[in-house]
Amino acid sequence: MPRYDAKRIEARWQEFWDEHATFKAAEPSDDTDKFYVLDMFPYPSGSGLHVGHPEGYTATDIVCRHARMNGKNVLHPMGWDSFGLPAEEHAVKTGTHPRETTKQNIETFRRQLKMLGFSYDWSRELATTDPEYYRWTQWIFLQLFDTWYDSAHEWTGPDGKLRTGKGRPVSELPIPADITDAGEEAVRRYQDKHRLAYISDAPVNWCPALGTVLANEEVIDGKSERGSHPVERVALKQWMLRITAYADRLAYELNDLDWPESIKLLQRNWIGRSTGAEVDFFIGDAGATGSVSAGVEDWKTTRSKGGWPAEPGDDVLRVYTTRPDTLYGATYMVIAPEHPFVDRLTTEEHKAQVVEYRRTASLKSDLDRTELAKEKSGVFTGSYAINPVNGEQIPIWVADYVLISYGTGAIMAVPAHDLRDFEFAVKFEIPIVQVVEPPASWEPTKDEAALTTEINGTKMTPFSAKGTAINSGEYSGTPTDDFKSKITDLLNETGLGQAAVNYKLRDWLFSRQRYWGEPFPIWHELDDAGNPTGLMRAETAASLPVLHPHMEDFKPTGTPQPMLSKATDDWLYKTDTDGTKLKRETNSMPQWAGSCWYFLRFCDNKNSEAFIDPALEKYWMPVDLYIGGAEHAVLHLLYSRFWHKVLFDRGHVSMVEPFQKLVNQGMILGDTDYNVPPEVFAANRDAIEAIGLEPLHLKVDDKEFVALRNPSPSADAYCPLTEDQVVKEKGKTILKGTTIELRGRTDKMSKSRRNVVNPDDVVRDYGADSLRLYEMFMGPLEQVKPWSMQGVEGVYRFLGRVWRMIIDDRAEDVILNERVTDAEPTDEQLRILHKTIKAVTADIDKLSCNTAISRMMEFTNFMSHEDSRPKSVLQPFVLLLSPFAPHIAEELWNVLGSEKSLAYEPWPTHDETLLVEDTVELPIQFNGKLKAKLQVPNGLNKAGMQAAAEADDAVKKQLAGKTVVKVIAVPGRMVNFVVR
RNA sequence: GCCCUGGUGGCGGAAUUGGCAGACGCACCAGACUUAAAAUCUGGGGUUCCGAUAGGAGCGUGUGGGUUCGAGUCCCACCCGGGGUACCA
Repeated sequence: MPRYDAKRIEARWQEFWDEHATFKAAEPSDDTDKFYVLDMFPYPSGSGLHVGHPEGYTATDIVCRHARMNGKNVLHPMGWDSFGLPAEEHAVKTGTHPRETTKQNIETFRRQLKMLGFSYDWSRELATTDPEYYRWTQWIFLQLFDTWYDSAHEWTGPDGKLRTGKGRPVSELPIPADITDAGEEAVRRYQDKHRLAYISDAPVNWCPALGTVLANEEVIDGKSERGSHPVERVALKQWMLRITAYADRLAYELNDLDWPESIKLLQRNWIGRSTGAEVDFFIGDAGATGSVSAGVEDWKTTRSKGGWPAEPGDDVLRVYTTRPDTLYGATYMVIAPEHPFVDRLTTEEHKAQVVEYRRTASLKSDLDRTELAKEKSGVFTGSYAINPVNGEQIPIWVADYVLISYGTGAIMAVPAHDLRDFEFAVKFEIPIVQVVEPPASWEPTKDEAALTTEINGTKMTPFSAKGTAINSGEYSGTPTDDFKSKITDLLNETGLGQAAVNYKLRDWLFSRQRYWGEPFPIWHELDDAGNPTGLMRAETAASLPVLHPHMEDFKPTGTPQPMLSKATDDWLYKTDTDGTKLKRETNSMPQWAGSCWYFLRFCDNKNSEAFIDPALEKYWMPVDLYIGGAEHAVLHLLYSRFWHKVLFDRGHVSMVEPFQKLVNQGMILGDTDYNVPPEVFAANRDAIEAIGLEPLHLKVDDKEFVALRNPSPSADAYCPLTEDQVVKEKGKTILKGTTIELRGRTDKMSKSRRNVVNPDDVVRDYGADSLRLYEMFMGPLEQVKPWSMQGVEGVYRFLGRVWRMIIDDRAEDVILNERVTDAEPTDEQLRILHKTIKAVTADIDKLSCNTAISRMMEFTNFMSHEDSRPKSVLQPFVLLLSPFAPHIAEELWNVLGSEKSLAYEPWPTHDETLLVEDTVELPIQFNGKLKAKLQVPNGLNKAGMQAAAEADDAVKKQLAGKTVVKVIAVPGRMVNFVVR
């Protein structure tokens, strides 16, 4: 019964590939080009793969299979990003160790991926939770711990251009003399302050529900990214990674990468570099006396001699501004509620108000702060500062629209030229002084216009763009850009300010309080009383990995106390060889850690001497093609680039950037066809139950609906309706017995929406080749697109046609169709074949798999009608098909007479001369409108085309009685008569 | 708000980058095979108007304008969907 039997064929070839290790990457050698193609490795969740995973995986697999046939030495690995919260949450519920859950989930994922026939080199499989893997994650952390950023260090980058700033060993950190004099302990503390991995007690995002602290990036609208739980800001000692030191290089080194411009832009915006100036405003002993003018002149004189100090000191308030040209318009200052100067600037009279304001501000979570953002709030401290350019006294306020975490946590406010300052000044009746004249053509933006206010009888509108200076003393009349550089120079000369750069990017909060993450390889020194001294010791490389302690219970502590602090004393404490008592660091690393370097380990996953062999690193890196979801466009890609640069600076890897080419696949949407509003459900309840659907009342994003599902073995999965559950009339699909029309409405696939499509179901019904083909045929890889079961049916039918084109499906055995011959191919057959080879090859290079598949459909539609189907035409076609649908292709290749797998057969090439047709259709336009088509010999020149057109009867008829003004003939395209 | 995307038949999408709009597939309709169904095969179709038919004329790529012999593609303005981000001085 040799109908196209996907199940049999796929089992056979998957076994064959396994047995022959067909896809094992070869050892490095000089005579093959390497090609490293990487998928973003998955988190092995409990619910298994969904159809979104194989989208990118199929695309990379096609590229890899194609590359092998072109003689490349391909590295195509797969692994597991297996640390993470769900396994630990499962442990809390069931008591099953996360290690067990993780192991089972990995097995499911591996089975599902193998079932899809991806050509991974499984001998390189890795899991971030494997001690032999996280041993090296801990080792890399120690490299970060042992590195400081020398921002003055100059070196030549791989592009031959001079770079400034490089990570260097802490042992090479210059120690100031007064520190050295203060003794060894002071030196160690000084070093600790400069490490790329350091401990800070800045406010952090503590999420009680998840029992952990989160990175800024994991908090969305004041709620946790995972599960949308509320997040509070609390001060805690946490590990931070100094990614901000690399901000400039992270932005600059994007330039030469073959990434989508939109992703580069996303990263650049995230880094958010801005240039401007820092300026010191004199405050003297304001707050204590309420007066500031005393001592300004002395201070200015001292400054002009001594220059700009790195630390601002107590007598000044330092601000950051991108518009130093508006200094003359600064009419007040604002410091953040958390600013260290709040207390000393607050006068007795204002104390109560300020204390109260600060208290409310600290209680506000990030969410409140965003929600209340519409209304400006703040209080006056009672103190004043001196504007350095005009000597005026301006009041200092406290307001939460200034953030402690950006710039210096203090601003000079220029209400006339900043929208936020304008709004604040209007509310608190602070003077507004215009210092920039807008260009004549200026029209207020929507935001500017919205703020327009009448003050003392004059309408005032803020203006925040560039213009010409006014009311700015001798600088009046200077254009903005010009003024900016002049005033920066002046500030620099007088020691009152300096050009400065700021980033939105913050240092990376790198510790979590969970059990199921990498333990830190760090010990804290204890004094005789058992209290931490604040000094640390790193674990030696030889003693890694630091394994997890055994734990009986995984219940969160309910406090910011880390889970690992519940470990037994023999894990927590030890006495070092010098007699110092030590306590282990009990935080663990975030899930990002393992994914920051996994692509390196794939090159050399069994090495127990080093995290990677330098020779292998040099051979395989960089990743030539990296495909994954756009949700990692910022975080994962920024973090791993950062780690890579540190490893580069420390001489452990040979390239500054790990991922040469990046492509983001678009999300696959699920059907929400069967989700109806509650009232619609109520009206049709009986009919819905009569056809056997199970109503599920759901709530997603605060919207209630009823999901109508067929009973399904897996609770999250989507089950298509059957023929007899729907009625089709006039192109509309209506649920039987109801008025519910099922239209093509789609939404993100999610557990909570119960519209997840499970690949197991698809493979069971249609086979892996059909799933792969449909994933690619749906549309462009990078685009968002909806899943359709009928679409799978379509490509399945295509494979059936391919099968019958070559195989006799009425015979008992799998034998060739009688029309498959050894005859010489006809010119037309050759032309179609070579056209297909050309198009499919070009499409794979462009990752345009959907069009490649339609080309092969066209070939099949043509060849199925040929009475004689020469093997010499079918064989190359099967090779073309093989990257897309490898199982059926191997089977057909085999039946067409080859013993070996086709995995390393040379990729077919096309012969341009065979593509030429004898006659072509020539479109004839009149004034650009198509009026006729005629058959003409191929290769006519302009004159020939015109002559052929003019000789045609239909054209003659059109031309009759008209004057030809001009004739445009484009060889191979068309002829256009411009007539009157 | 700002930034990034996208908008083409009933649906998913093609269109060599300024040159025949709708490839390929789905769904739909009709026919063949069949006792029948499934499967398979064959054919059909953007739309409006004229015509009995053959055929012909007009309009069509979110909207309005522009450039051009010629625009889905380029330019200007706007509308709508999706994603990201949000007091970053």
